[in-house]
Amino acid sequence: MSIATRKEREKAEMRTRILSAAHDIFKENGYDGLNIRSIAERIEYSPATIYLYYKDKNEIFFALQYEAAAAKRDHLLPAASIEDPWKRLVEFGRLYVDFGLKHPDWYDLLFLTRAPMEHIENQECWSLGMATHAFFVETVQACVEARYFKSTDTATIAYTLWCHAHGLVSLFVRERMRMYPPEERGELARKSFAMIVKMAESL
Amino acid sequence: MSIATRKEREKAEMRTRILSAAHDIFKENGYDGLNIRSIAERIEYSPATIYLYYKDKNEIFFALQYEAAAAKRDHLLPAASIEDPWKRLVEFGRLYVDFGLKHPDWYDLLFLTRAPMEHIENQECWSLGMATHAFFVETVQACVEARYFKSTDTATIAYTLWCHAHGLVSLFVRERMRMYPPEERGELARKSFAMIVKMAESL
DNA sequence: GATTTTACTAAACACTGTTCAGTAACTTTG
DNA sequence: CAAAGTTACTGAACAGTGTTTAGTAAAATC
Repeated sequence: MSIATRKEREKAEMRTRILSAAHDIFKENGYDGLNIRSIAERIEYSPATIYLYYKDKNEIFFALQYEAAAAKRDHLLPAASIEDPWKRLVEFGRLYVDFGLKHPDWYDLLFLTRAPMEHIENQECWSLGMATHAFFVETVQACVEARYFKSTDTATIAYTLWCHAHGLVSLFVRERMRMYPPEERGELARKSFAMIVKMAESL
Repeated sequence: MSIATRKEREKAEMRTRILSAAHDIFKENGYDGLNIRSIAERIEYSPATIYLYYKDKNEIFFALQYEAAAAKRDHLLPAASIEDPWKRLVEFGRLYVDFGLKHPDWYDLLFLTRAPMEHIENQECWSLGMATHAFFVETVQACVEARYFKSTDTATIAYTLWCHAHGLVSLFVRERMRMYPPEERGELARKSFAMIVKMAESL
Protein backbone atom coordinates (compact mmCIF):
# COMPACT_ATOMS: atom_id res chain seq x y z
CA MET A 1 0.00 0.00 0.00
CA SER A 2 2.90 2.32 0.76
CA ILE A 3 3.99 2.44 -2.83
CA ALA A 4 0.51 3.23 -4.08
CA THR A 5 0.10 6.13 -1.65
CA ARG A 6 3.55 7.44 -2.50
CA LYS A 7 2.67 7.36 -6.18
CA GLU A 8 -0.56 9.15 -5.46
CA ARG A 9 1.34 11.77 -3.53
CA GLU A 10 3.88 12.14 -6.31
CA LYS A 11 1.07 12.54 -8.83
CA ALA A 12 -0.47 15.29 -6.72
CA GLU A 13 2.92 16.94 -6.31
CA MET A 14 3.46 16.94 -10.03
CA ARG A 15 0.05 18.51 -10.60
CA THR A 16 0.97 21.16 -8.09
CA ARG A 17 4.32 21.76 -9.71
CA ILE A 18 2.68 22.17 -13.12
CA LEU A 19 0.06 24.54 -11.78
CA SER A 20 2.64 26.52 -9.85
CA ALA A 21 4.72 26.93 -13.00
CA ALA A 22 1.61 27.98 -14.90
CA HIS A 23 0.84 30.45 -12.13
CA ASP A 24 4.30 32.02 -12.33
CA ILE A 25 4.28 32.25 -16.11
CA PHE A 26 0.81 33.74 -16.04
CA LYS A 27 1.89 36.39 -13.57
CA GLU A 28 5.01 37.16 -15.56
CA ASN A 29 3.65 37.08 -19.09
CA GLY A 30 -0.13 37.02 -18.80
CA TYR A 31 -2.43 34.42 -20.25
CA ASP A 32 -1.09 35.00 -23.75
CA GLY A 33 2.45 34.06 -22.75
CA LEU A 34 1.22 30.92 -21.04
CA ASN A 35 1.63 27.85 -23.21
CA ILE A 36 2.24 24.17 -22.68
CA ARG A 37 5.83 24.28 -23.85
CA SER A 38 6.72 27.13 -21.51
CA ILE A 39 5.26 25.22 -18.57
CA ALA A 40 7.12 22.09 -19.60
CA GLU A 41 10.39 23.95 -19.90
CA ARG A 42 10.01 25.51 -16.47
CA ILE A 43 9.39 22.20 -14.71
CA GLU A 44 12.06 20.55 -16.86
CA TYR A 45 9.83 17.93 -18.44
CA SER A 46 8.69 17.38 -21.99
CA PRO A 47 5.46 19.02 -23.17
CA ALA A 48 3.79 15.61 -23.53
CA THR A 49 4.23 14.98 -19.82
CA ILE A 50 1.84 17.80 -19.00
CA TYR A 51 -0.93 15.80 -20.60
CA LEU A 52 -0.38 12.91 -18.16
CA TYR A 53 -1.48 15.22 -15.34
CA TYR A 54 -3.94 17.57 -17.00
CA LYS A 55 -6.42 16.59 -19.69
CA ASP A 56 -5.76 19.72 -21.71
CA LYS A 57 -4.92 23.40 -21.43
CA ASN A 58 -8.48 24.18 -20.38
CA GLU A 59 -8.09 22.10 -17.26
CA ILE A 60 -5.02 24.15 -16.32
CA PHE A 61 -7.03 27.28 -17.11
CA PHE A 62 -9.77 26.17 -14.74
CA ALA A 63 -7.24 25.41 -12.02
CA LEU A 64 -5.79 28.91 -12.43
CA GLN A 65 -9.28 30.36 -12.36
CA TYR A 66 -9.84 28.58 -9.08
CA GLU A 67 -6.74 30.22 -7.64
CA ALA A 68 -8.02 33.57 -8.81
CA ALA A 69 -11.41 32.92 -7.22
CA ALA A 70 -9.70 31.93 -3.97
CA ALA A 71 -7.53 35.03 -4.05
CA LYS A 72 -10.62 37.14 -4.58
CA ARG A 73 -12.47 35.47 -1.72
CA ASP A 74 -9.51 36.00 0.58
CA HIS A 75 -9.33 39.64 -0.46
CA LEU A 76 -13.00 40.14 0.37
CA LEU A 77 -12.93 38.15 3.59
CA PRO A 78 -12.22 41.09 5.94
CA ALA A 79 -15.61 42.56 5.03
CA ALA A 80 -17.42 39.47 6.29
CA SER A 81 -16.74 40.25 9.92
CA ILE A 82 -18.38 43.68 9.84
CA GLU A 83 -21.59 43.60 11.85
CA ASP A 84 -23.57 46.44 10.34
CA PRO A 85 -24.92 45.22 7.00
CA TRP A 86 -24.65 48.60 5.27
CA LYS A 87 -21.05 49.11 6.35
CA ARG A 88 -20.35 45.52 5.36
CA LEU A 89 -21.85 46.11 1.94
CA VAL A 90 -19.83 49.26 1.34
CA GLU A 91 -16.60 47.64 2.47
CA PHE A 92 -17.35 44.59 0.34
CA GLY A 93 -17.75 46.82 -2.68
CA ARG A 94 -14.64 48.78 -1.89
CA LEU A 95 -12.60 45.58 -1.54
CA TYR A 96 -14.10 44.17 -4.73
CA VAL A 97 -12.98 47.16 -6.74
CA ASP A 98 -9.67 47.19 -4.91
CA PHE A 99 -9.05 43.58 -5.85
CA GLY A 100 -9.81 44.25 -9.50
CA LEU A 101 -7.47 47.23 -9.69
CA LYS A 102 -4.67 45.53 -7.77
CA HIS A 103 -4.88 42.22 -9.61
CA PRO A 104 -6.13 42.99 -13.10
CA ASP A 105 -4.83 39.66 -14.41
CA TRP A 106 -6.78 37.65 -11.86
CA TYR A 107 -9.87 39.69 -12.48
CA ASP A 108 -9.45 39.26 -16.20
CA LEU A 109 -9.16 35.51 -15.79
CA LEU A 110 -12.31 35.39 -13.68
CA PHE A 111 -14.60 37.70 -15.60
CA LEU A 112 -13.18 38.82 -18.92
CA THR A 113 -11.30 35.97 -20.50
CA ARG A 114 -13.38 34.16 -23.05
CA ALA A 115 -11.47 30.89 -23.07
CA PRO A 116 -13.27 27.62 -22.40
CA MET A 117 -16.37 28.42 -20.32
CA GLU A 118 -18.28 25.55 -21.92
CA HIS A 119 -18.84 23.81 -18.63
CA ILE A 120 -17.64 26.34 -16.15
CA GLU A 121 -20.65 25.63 -13.96
CA ASN A 122 -19.12 22.22 -13.26
CA GLN A 123 -15.81 23.69 -12.17
CA GLU A 124 -14.78 24.31 -8.60
CA CYS A 125 -14.00 27.94 -9.31
CA TRP A 126 -17.63 28.45 -10.22
CA SER A 127 -18.99 27.22 -6.89
CA LEU A 128 -16.41 29.34 -5.11
CA GLY A 129 -17.48 32.38 -7.08
CA MET A 130 -21.11 31.50 -6.44
CA ALA A 131 -20.47 31.36 -2.71
CA THR A 132 -18.86 34.79 -2.76
CA HIS A 133 -21.74 36.12 -4.82
CA ALA A 134 -24.24 34.57 -2.41
CA PHE A 135 -22.53 36.31 0.47
CA PHE A 136 -22.86 39.58 -1.41
CA VAL A 137 -26.56 39.04 -2.09
CA GLU A 138 -27.13 38.06 1.55
CA THR A 139 -25.53 41.29 2.65
CA VAL A 140 -27.83 43.26 0.37
CA GLN A 141 -30.73 41.23 1.75
CA ALA A 142 -29.65 42.13 5.28
CA CYS A 143 -29.65 45.80 4.30
CA VAL A 144 -33.11 45.45 2.81
CA GLU A 145 -34.39 43.78 5.98
CA ALA A 146 -32.83 46.48 8.10
CA ARG A 147 -34.66 49.02 5.93
CA TYR A 148 -31.52 50.69 4.61
CA PHE A 149 -33.25 51.08 1.26
CA LYS A 150 -36.71 52.12 0.23
CA SER A 151 -36.68 49.43 -2.45
CA THR A 152 -37.05 45.82 -1.34
CA ASP A 153 -36.01 44.22 -4.59
CA THR A 154 -32.87 42.53 -3.30
CA ALA A 155 -31.98 40.80 -6.55
CA THR A 156 -32.12 43.95 -8.64
CA ILE A 157 -30.28 46.04 -6.06
CA ALA A 158 -27.48 43.48 -5.81
CA TYR A 159 -27.26 43.12 -9.54
CA THR A 160 -27.20 46.87 -10.12
CA LEU A 161 -24.38 47.39 -7.65
CA TRP A 162 -22.47 44.49 -9.14
CA CYS A 163 -22.88 45.92 -12.64
CA HIS A 164 -21.33 49.18 -11.55
CA ALA A 165 -18.37 47.60 -9.76
CA HIS A 166 -17.77 45.13 -12.56
CA GLY A 167 -18.05 47.82 -15.21
CA LEU A 168 -15.65 50.04 -13.35
CA VAL A 169 -13.02 47.33 -13.00
CA SER A 170 -13.53 46.04 -16.54
CA LEU A 171 -12.94 49.43 -18.11
CA PHE A 172 -9.67 49.56 -16.20
CA VAL A 173 -8.56 46.03 -16.91
CA ARG A 174 -9.20 46.19 -20.63
CA GLU A 175 -7.89 49.72 -20.84
CA ARG A 176 -10.94 51.39 -22.30
CA MET A 177 -10.44 54.46 -20.15
CA ARG A 178 -7.73 56.06 -22.21
CA MET A 179 -9.75 59.21 -22.76
CA TYR A 180 -8.85 60.02 -19.18
CA PRO A 181 -5.23 60.78 -18.29
CA PRO A 182 -3.67 57.89 -16.31
CA GLU A 183 -3.17 59.94 -13.19
CA GLU A 184 -6.87 60.85 -13.07
CA ARG A 185 -8.20 57.34 -13.46
CA GLY A 186 -7.71 56.19 -9.90
CA GLU A 187 -9.29 59.36 -8.59
CA LEU A 188 -12.23 58.97 -10.97
CA ALA A 189 -12.75 55.38 -9.84
CA ARG A 190 -12.79 56.43 -6.20
CA LYS A 191 -15.20 59.28 -6.88
CA SER A 192 -17.47 57.00 -8.86
CA PHE A 193 -17.49 54.43 -6.09
CA ALA A 194 -18.39 57.14 -3.59
CA MET A 195 -21.14 58.29 -5.93
CA ILE A 196 -22.71 54.86 -6.32
CA VAL A 197 -22.66 54.51 -2.52
CA LYS A 198 -24.45 57.84 -2.21
CA MET A 199 -26.91 56.78 -4.88
CA ALA A 200 -27.53 53.50 -3.09
CA GLU A 201 -28.25 55.31 0.15
CA SER A 202 -31.17 57.05 -1.48
CA LEU A 203 -32.34 53.92 -3.17
CA MET B 1 -3.72 58.42 -65.48
CA SER B 2 -6.76 56.27 -66.12
CA ILE B 3 -4.85 53.07 -65.45
CA ALA B 4 -3.44 54.37 -62.20
CA THR B 5 -6.86 55.39 -60.92
CA ARG B 6 -8.34 52.07 -61.99
CA LYS B 7 -5.60 50.25 -60.06
CA GLU B 8 -6.28 52.40 -57.07
CA ARG B 9 -9.95 51.59 -57.30
CA GLU B 10 -9.20 47.88 -57.66
CA LYS B 11 -6.96 48.01 -54.63
CA ALA B 12 -9.71 49.64 -52.61
CA GLU B 13 -12.22 47.10 -53.89
CA MET B 14 -9.96 44.26 -52.83
CA ARG B 15 -9.58 45.73 -49.38
CA THR B 16 -13.33 45.99 -49.15
CA ARG B 17 -13.78 42.42 -50.33
CA ILE B 18 -11.31 41.16 -47.71
CA LEU B 19 -12.95 43.14 -44.96
CA SER B 20 -16.40 42.06 -46.03
CA ALA B 21 -15.30 38.41 -45.93
CA ALA B 22 -13.76 38.97 -42.50
CA HIS B 23 -17.01 40.60 -41.40
CA ASP B 24 -19.09 37.61 -42.52
CA ILE B 25 -16.78 35.05 -40.95
CA PHE B 26 -16.72 37.03 -37.73
CA LYS B 27 -20.50 37.13 -37.60
CA GLU B 28 -20.75 33.43 -38.35
CA ASN B 29 -17.96 32.06 -36.20
CA GLY B 30 -16.87 34.87 -33.90
CA TYR B 31 -13.38 36.29 -33.62
CA ASP B 32 -11.91 32.89 -32.77
CA GLY B 33 -13.09 31.41 -36.06
CA LEU B 34 -11.65 34.32 -37.99
CA ASN B 35 -8.27 33.55 -39.49
CA ILE B 36 -6.31 34.56 -42.53
CA ARG B 37 -6.81 31.28 -44.33
CA SER B 38 -10.57 31.37 -43.89
CA ILE B 39 -10.69 34.89 -45.30
CA ALA B 40 -8.47 33.86 -48.21
CA GLU B 41 -10.63 30.85 -48.97
CA ARG B 42 -13.82 32.91 -48.99
CA ILE B 43 -12.49 35.49 -51.44
CA GLU B 44 -10.83 32.72 -53.46
CA TYR B 45 -7.28 34.00 -53.15
CA SER B 46 -4.22 32.60 -51.47
CA PRO B 47 -3.50 33.57 -47.85
CA ALA B 48 -0.39 35.48 -48.90
CA THR B 49 -2.53 37.84 -51.00
CA ILE B 50 -4.22 39.17 -47.86
CA TYR B 51 -0.88 40.62 -46.81
CA LEU B 52 -0.69 42.70 -49.97
CA TYR B 53 -3.75 44.65 -48.79
CA TYR B 54 -3.48 44.55 -45.01
CA LYS B 55 -0.23 44.74 -43.05
CA ASP B 56 -1.28 42.01 -40.66
CA LYS B 57 -4.26 40.53 -38.86
CA ASN B 58 -4.32 43.46 -36.43
CA GLU B 59 -5.06 45.86 -39.24
CA ILE B 60 -8.07 43.76 -40.21
CA PHE B 61 -9.05 43.67 -36.55
CA PHE B 62 -8.97 47.47 -36.37
CA ALA B 63 -11.04 47.74 -39.53
CA LEU B 64 -13.63 45.42 -38.01
CA GLN B 65 -13.55 47.41 -34.80
CA TYR B 66 -14.28 50.51 -36.84
CA GLU B 67 -17.35 48.81 -38.31
CA ALA B 68 -18.48 47.91 -34.82
CA ALA B 69 -17.98 51.48 -33.65
CA ALA B 70 -19.97 52.75 -36.63
CA ALA B 71 -22.74 50.25 -35.97
CA LYS B 72 -22.86 51.39 -32.36
CA ARG B 73 -22.98 55.05 -33.32
CA ASP B 74 -25.81 54.36 -35.77
CA HIS B 75 -27.67 52.43 -33.12
CA LEU B 76 -27.39 55.35 -30.68
CA LEU B 77 -28.16 58.02 -33.27
CA PRO B 78 -31.94 58.20 -32.67
CA ALA B 79 -31.27 59.46 -29.15
CA ALA B 80 -29.39 62.48 -30.48
CA SER B 81 -32.53 64.16 -31.78
CA ILE B 82 -34.30 64.19 -28.42
CA GLU B 83 -34.55 67.74 -27.13
CA ASP B 84 -34.89 67.24 -23.40
CA PRO B 85 -31.42 66.34 -22.06
CA TRP B 86 -32.70 63.99 -19.38
CA LYS B 87 -34.91 62.06 -21.80
CA ARG B 88 -32.01 62.03 -24.24
CA LEU B 89 -29.69 60.63 -21.60
CA VAL B 90 -32.11 57.88 -20.61
CA GLU B 91 -32.78 56.91 -24.21
CA PHE B 92 -29.05 56.95 -24.93
CA GLY B 93 -28.47 54.56 -22.06
CA ARG B 94 -31.33 52.34 -23.10
CA LEU B 95 -30.02 52.15 -26.65
CA TYR B 96 -26.48 51.52 -25.41
CA VAL B 97 -27.57 48.50 -23.42
CA ASP B 98 -29.85 47.43 -26.24
CA PHE B 99 -26.94 47.50 -28.67
CA GLY B 100 -24.80 45.39 -26.36
CA LEU B 101 -27.43 42.75 -25.84
CA LYS B 102 -28.43 42.60 -29.50
CA HIS B 103 -24.88 42.56 -30.87
CA PRO B 104 -22.72 40.90 -28.24
CA ASP B 105 -20.00 40.16 -30.79
CA TRP B 106 -19.67 43.79 -31.80
CA TYR B 107 -19.68 44.89 -28.21
CA ASP B 108 -17.08 42.29 -27.38
CA LEU B 109 -14.88 43.51 -30.20
CA LEU B 110 -15.16 47.10 -29.02
CA PHE B 111 -14.77 46.70 -25.28
CA LEU B 112 -13.81 43.22 -24.22
CA THR B 113 -11.42 41.75 -26.74
CA ARG B 114 -7.86 42.06 -25.62
CA ALA B 115 -6.19 41.70 -29.01
CA PRO B 116 -3.80 44.38 -30.25
CA MET B 117 -4.73 47.64 -28.50
CA GLU B 118 -1.11 48.78 -28.55
CA HIS B 119 -1.88 51.86 -30.57
CA ILE B 120 -5.63 51.87 -30.61
CA GLU B 121 -5.60 55.60 -29.92
CA ASN B 122 -4.21 56.07 -33.41
CA GLN B 123 -6.98 54.07 -35.03
CA GLU B 124 -10.08 55.54 -36.61
CA CYS B 125 -12.35 53.39 -34.47
CA TRP B 126 -10.95 55.14 -31.43
CA SER B 127 -11.86 58.64 -32.57
CA LEU B 128 -15.30 57.40 -33.54
CA GLY B 129 -15.76 55.90 -30.09
CA MET B 130 -14.42 59.09 -28.54
CA ALA B 131 -16.96 61.15 -30.45
CA THR B 132 -19.80 58.96 -29.23
CA HIS B 133 -18.46 59.18 -25.71
CA ALA B 134 -18.15 62.95 -26.01
CA PHE B 135 -21.81 63.14 -27.06
CA PHE B 136 -22.71 61.13 -23.97
CA VAL B 137 -20.72 63.39 -21.68
CA GLU B 138 -22.24 66.49 -23.32
CA THR B 139 -25.70 65.13 -22.63
CA VAL B 140 -24.81 64.59 -18.99
CA GLN B 141 -23.41 68.11 -18.97
CA ALA B 142 -26.68 69.43 -20.39
CA CYS B 143 -28.57 67.64 -17.61
CA VAL B 144 -26.25 69.17 -15.03
CA GLU B 145 -26.75 72.63 -16.49
CA ALA B 146 -30.50 72.11 -16.52
CA ARG B 147 -30.25 71.18 -12.82
CA TYR B 148 -31.54 67.65 -13.28
CA PHE B 149 -29.06 66.52 -10.63
CA LYS B 150 -28.03 67.90 -7.31
CA SER B 151 -24.43 66.97 -8.08
CA THR B 152 -22.57 69.05 -10.63
CA ASP B 153 -19.65 66.67 -11.15
CA THR B 154 -20.33 65.89 -14.79
CA ALA B 155 -17.29 63.66 -15.29
CA THR B 156 -18.06 61.42 -12.34
CA ILE B 157 -21.76 61.20 -13.14
CA ALA B 158 -21.06 60.24 -16.73
CA TYR B 159 -18.44 57.73 -15.71
CA THR B 160 -20.65 56.15 -13.07
CA LEU B 161 -23.52 55.68 -15.49
CA TRP B 162 -21.17 54.28 -18.09
CA CYS B 163 -19.72 51.81 -15.56
CA HIS B 164 -23.18 50.48 -14.85
CA ALA B 165 -24.19 50.11 -18.48
CA HIS B 166 -20.86 48.61 -19.45
CA GLY B 167 -20.88 46.22 -16.50
CA LEU B 168 -24.39 45.13 -17.31
CA VAL B 169 -23.59 44.38 -20.93
CA SER B 170 -20.24 42.79 -20.11
CA LEU B 171 -21.74 40.31 -17.69
CA PHE B 172 -24.11 39.29 -20.45
CA VAL B 173 -21.57 39.14 -23.21
CA ARG B 174 -19.08 37.08 -21.28
CA GLU B 175 -21.78 34.94 -19.76
CA ARG B 176 -21.02 35.58 -16.12
CA MET B 177 -24.69 35.70 -15.22
CA ARG B 178 -25.28 32.00 -15.15
CA MET B 179 -26.44 32.09 -11.56
CA TYR B 180 -29.63 33.58 -12.97
CA PRO B 181 -31.88 31.41 -15.17
CA PRO B 182 -31.66 32.52 -18.82
CA GLU B 183 -35.30 33.60 -18.97
CA GLU B 184 -34.82 35.94 -16.02
CA ARG B 185 -31.71 37.68 -17.31
CA GLY B 186 -33.41 40.02 -19.74
CA GLU B 187 -35.93 41.02 -17.10
CA LEU B 188 -33.17 41.60 -14.57
CA ALA B 189 -31.27 43.79 -17.01
CA ARG B 190 -34.38 45.89 -17.66
CA LYS B 191 -35.12 46.23 -13.95
CA SER B 192 -31.54 47.19 -13.24
CA PHE B 193 -31.58 49.82 -15.95
CA ALA B 194 -34.79 51.24 -14.52
CA MET B 195 -33.18 51.25 -11.09
CA ILE B 196 -30.07 53.13 -12.18
CA VAL B 197 -32.31 55.68 -13.87
CA LYS B 198 -34.25 56.12 -10.62
CA MET B 199 -30.98 56.36 -8.71
CA ALA B 200 -29.69 58.97 -11.13
CA GLU B 201 -32.85 61.04 -10.69
CA SER B 202 -32.03 61.45 -7.04
CA LEU B 203 -28.39 62.11 -7.69
C1' DG C 1 15.02 -13.20 -12.24
C1' DA C 2 11.05 -12.67 -15.60
C1' DT C 3 6.98 -10.12 -16.54
C1' DT C 4 3.97 -6.50 -16.29
C1' DT C 5 3.01 -1.78 -15.30
C1' DT C 6 4.29 2.93 -15.05
C1' DA C 7 6.50 7.42 -16.25
C1' DC C 8 8.24 9.66 -19.64
C1' DT C 9 9.70 11.51 -24.23
C1' DA C 10 10.83 12.31 -29.33
C1' DA C 11 8.55 13.01 -33.12
C1' DA C 12 4.84 13.96 -35.46
C1' DC C 13 0.14 16.19 -36.75
C1' DA C 14 -2.98 19.91 -37.42
C1' DC C 15 -3.67 24.46 -36.99
C1' DT C 16 -2.33 29.28 -36.46
C1' DG C 17 0.17 34.11 -38.50
C1' DT C 18 3.57 35.48 -41.64
C1' DT C 19 7.39 35.72 -45.21
C1' DC C 20 9.72 35.04 -49.51
C1' DA C 21 11.24 33.47 -53.92
C1' DG C 22 9.29 32.68 -58.16
C1' DT C 23 5.89 33.28 -61.97
C1' DA C 24 2.63 34.93 -65.05
C1' DA C 25 0.14 38.74 -66.53
C1' DC C 26 0.00 43.54 -67.33
C1' DT C 27 2.19 48.13 -68.46
C1' DT C 28 5.58 50.92 -70.28
C1' DT C 29 9.23 51.84 -73.34
C1' DG C 30 11.90 52.04 -77.58
C1' DC D 1 4.85 45.57 -81.96
C1' DA D 2 8.56 43.38 -79.46
C1' DA D 3 11.60 44.03 -75.25
C1' DA D 4 11.97 45.51 -70.70
C1' DG D 5 10.07 46.56 -66.50
C1' DT D 6 6.41 46.44 -63.12
C1' DT D 7 2.68 44.47 -60.72
C1' DA D 8 -0.45 40.88 -58.70
C1' DC D 9 -0.41 36.71 -57.10
C1' DT D 10 0.87 32.13 -55.18
C1' DG D 11 3.26 27.67 -53.41
C1' DA D 12 6.02 26.50 -50.15
C1' DA D 13 8.09 27.29 -46.25
C1' DC D 14 9.00 28.98 -41.22
C1' DA D 15 7.93 29.55 -36.51
C1' DG D 16 4.70 29.13 -32.99
C1' DT D 17 0.54 27.05 -30.99
C1' DG D 18 -2.23 22.53 -28.65
C1' DT D 19 -2.27 17.68 -28.77
C1' DT D 20 -1.45 12.56 -29.89
C1' DT D 21 1.09 8.42 -30.45
C1' DA D 22 4.52 4.93 -30.64
C1' DG D 23 8.31 3.60 -28.31
C1' DT D 24 11.57 3.13 -24.23
C1' DA D 25 13.61 2.72 -19.90
C1' DA D 26 12.80 2.38 -15.24
C1' DA D 27 9.95 0.64 -11.44
C1' DA D 28 6.82 -2.66 -9.43
C1' DT D 29 4.98 -7.14 -9.23
C1' DC D 30 5.12 -11.85 -9.51
